[in-house]
Amino acid sequence: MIADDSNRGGRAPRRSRDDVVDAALELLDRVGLPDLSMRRLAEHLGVQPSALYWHVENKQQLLAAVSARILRPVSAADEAGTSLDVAAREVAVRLHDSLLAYRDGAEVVSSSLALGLVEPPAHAHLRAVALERGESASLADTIADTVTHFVVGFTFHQQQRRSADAWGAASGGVAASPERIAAGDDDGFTAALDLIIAGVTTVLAGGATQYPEPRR
Amino acid sequence: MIADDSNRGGRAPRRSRDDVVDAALELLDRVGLPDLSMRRLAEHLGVQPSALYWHVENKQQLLAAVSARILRPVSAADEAGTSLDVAAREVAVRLHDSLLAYRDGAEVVSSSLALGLVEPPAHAHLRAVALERGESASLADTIADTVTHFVVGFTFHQQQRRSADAWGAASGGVAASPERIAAGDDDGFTAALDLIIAGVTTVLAGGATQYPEPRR
DNA sequence: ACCTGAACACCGTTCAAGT
DNA sequence: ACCTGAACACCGTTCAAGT
Repeated sequence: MIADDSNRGGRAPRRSRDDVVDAALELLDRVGLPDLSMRRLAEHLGVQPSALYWHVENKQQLLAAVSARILRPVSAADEAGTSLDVAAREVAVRLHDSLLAYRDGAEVVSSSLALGLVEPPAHAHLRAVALERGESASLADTIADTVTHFVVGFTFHQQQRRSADAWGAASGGVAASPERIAAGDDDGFTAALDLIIAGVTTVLAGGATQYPEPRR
Repeated sequence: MIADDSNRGGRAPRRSRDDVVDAALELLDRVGLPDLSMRRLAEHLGVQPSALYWHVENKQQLLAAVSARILRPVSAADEAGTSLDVAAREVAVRLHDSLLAYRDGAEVVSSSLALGLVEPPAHAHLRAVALERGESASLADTIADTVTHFVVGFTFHQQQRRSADAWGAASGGVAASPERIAAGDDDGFTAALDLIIAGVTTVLAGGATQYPEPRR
């Protein structure tokens, strides 16, 4: 039974789970996380709110799926053959770019990550590089966690400040420091990242407090 | 709830803004952020929801005040006379402890920070140490930002995983990695922090990407 | 100065019932 | 298999009015 018949005779189009996630990502980028409600999403899809719950368990799982979409480019490329510190920097930069690619991307990913509903990006990738290089997997995990938390936290802050600036510097805030706000718009991200990568390099060279194995 | 006796003649007790923030912090610790609503808080205070808006501009500002309370111990102690890297580690540890001291503390602080409604802790402190040591203020800022974002991000994740574990490992999650979950319960925090501090130390020694200056 | 009462414009989610 | 309709149990916030 169920012989194909996707939309015979011009009936209302049926949606897949993927369509719902696509629509959610698009709506997120347009209206921002605070205004991304299940009801608005339903309206956007031309459907009753309750219909969404056929495709998706609940809002958090939907946001997790959206997060996975946002993070897709991070786990993509890897040439292998690089050292762990170089790989870590590349992952960090890709993660940063991916989070910035959608409105409130960092916040969405941050909470899915915290809830354990998406795999930390880079984790598997860096582990592979570590193996190749004869470094321990737990060192790779430490590096991956450090980079992930730093980048997500930093980008979250960055993104929020941008939308605050866009909306106009309004009531009661501590006031976004009036240095440059639209120059290269890096906000010190690369400086901070350099710091972390310097740590990775140092540790890899055997200069840390507690990583006894210099090489093997 | 509120002990104080400014209540002569048995009239209904009046609340100050501080009372409201106190109650919010207490309720946060008891029920968690998702269940901390203005209506529940009002009930907790024996007051109509609308009454809260006399004391507080809105929910976000209330949470900012709660965040400032949580962060108070971080900016407290400073002995001076330490190097920047040692100071950075101490700040990181105090921040970590303070965030863990209240349920969902990291999440609350994270969003207040991102919205620019609280000053980043440590910022001023580390700047002072930098001046004392003849380091640049912008280096101190970079260090402060790096440490802050890392610690807040990491602790957020840590705290969320704890309450997930407490509630029982339920439906659909990626599954909290089944290593140890109740050992020292450090989750790699100190290992990651070591990495960052190694970066700070390296940069202070002039050993960043360019290696010209061995010391100063 | 501090609070009530009532309302406005929303939420996420469930569930029987339809096709 | 996919969706509607209606309901449940909530939200944050505003504002006139009371004391």
